[in-house]
Amino acid sequence: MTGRRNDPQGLRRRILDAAFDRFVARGYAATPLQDLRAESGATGGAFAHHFPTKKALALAVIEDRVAEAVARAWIEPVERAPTAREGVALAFERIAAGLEAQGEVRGCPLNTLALEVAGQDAELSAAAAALFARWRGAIAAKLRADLGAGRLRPLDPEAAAAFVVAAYSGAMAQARAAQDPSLLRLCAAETDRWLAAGG
Amino acid sequence: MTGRRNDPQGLRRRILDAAFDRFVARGYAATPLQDLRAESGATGGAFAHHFPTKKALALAVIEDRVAEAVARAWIEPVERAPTAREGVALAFERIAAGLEAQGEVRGCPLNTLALEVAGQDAELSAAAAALFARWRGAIAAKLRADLGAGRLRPLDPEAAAAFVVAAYSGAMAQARAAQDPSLLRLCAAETDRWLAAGG
DNA sequence: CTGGAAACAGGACATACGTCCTGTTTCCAG
DNA sequence: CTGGAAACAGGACGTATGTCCTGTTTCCAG
Repeated sequence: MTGRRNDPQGLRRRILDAAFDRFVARGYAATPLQDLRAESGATGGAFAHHFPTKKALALAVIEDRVAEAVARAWIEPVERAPTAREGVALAFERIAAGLEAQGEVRGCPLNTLALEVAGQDAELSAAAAALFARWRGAIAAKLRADLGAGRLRPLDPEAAAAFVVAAYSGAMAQARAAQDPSLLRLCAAETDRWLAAGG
Repeated sequence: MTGRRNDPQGLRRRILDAAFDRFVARGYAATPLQDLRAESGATGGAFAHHFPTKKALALAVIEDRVAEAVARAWIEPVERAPTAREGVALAFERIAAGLEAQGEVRGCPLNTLALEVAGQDAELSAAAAALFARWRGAIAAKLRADLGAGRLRPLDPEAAAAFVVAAYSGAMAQARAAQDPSLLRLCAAETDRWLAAGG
């Protein structure tokens, strides 16, 4: 007797949006599904239909939303930039500007979720590890291209890519704890200096 | 009618040991107090007497155990080393060797707890931020001493200290997600190369 | 010796949480 | 038109969890 409309894709999207937001902001274990139901407007039955368990939801959040966040913030800028150094600098710059624009410092979604999930579930941990690897892979590929074109001092692309990801993730962790975006700026500058050295 | 002995310090220590272990391994929110009671041998009454709330326990874990872990693993090696570069290399080396000795890769306790707690409670987050600051401060002080003695290329000690902490924290996050200690080795080598550059 | 505070025992209690179940509505293939 | 699967509604159910409460024991100051 009502004008209900089935919108499975839309509801799934709203649930994932709410879950991504809360999981990153408050944590996976600390977020009750009830909050996500309220925020996404999903009833218990609809929620369970799309995500039978909380773990299934977390997996979808990692593989859909977190993967997309890493791609937009890091992989695309790096791949489109003329050099790895410029791509890394651009990614840092955009994120730092975003932090300064809004009041609070949210952490790197992947780092935040990966660390919490690592000790709880092997499958979720593997999904996070795969995203880290893809992230490193994009940077390493760009570094290899720079090396081949003679635009870069000799270095191990894999190690350097891991180092860039580490510097960023660790800088965001400190910036979030202190709620101070300037720590990200400092580490961005040092990363650039390190990439430029001897080049 | 029993040989019970009051041992407040000992019981407190056992509770903190168990809490530190579980909080770092499985997370703060995901660890039920019942597990800690069982592991420490504390009854409900004794547990509540020492730590009225879970948050009070977390605060004590951060300020007692996590602070001590950071001091032993990083602050002491850096302060005692002849130069900051050697201190940083020693800290990396010891931790990497420890990871390779045992099968599993546990994350950096401070980084793990700080990221989870950041979105849940301001007081806990501030305690974690204070530890990060103390950690950076020790490295920055050593770098300043090196600069004063002309043993180091010109750099900003605060920025460089934040960069070292970031590189380590981020490397451990990746190593934990992938359960692969080699990522820590790679980042340790790059950190050393960066510190040595131009020196 | 003794009183009182600290330390500990053991469990109750309310609630919050994830999951599941039954029934209803929407939607599209045939 | 229609049957059936998918999508959704609404809530029950069992359990896990943090906190609190009452009573008992230990320990030391006075």
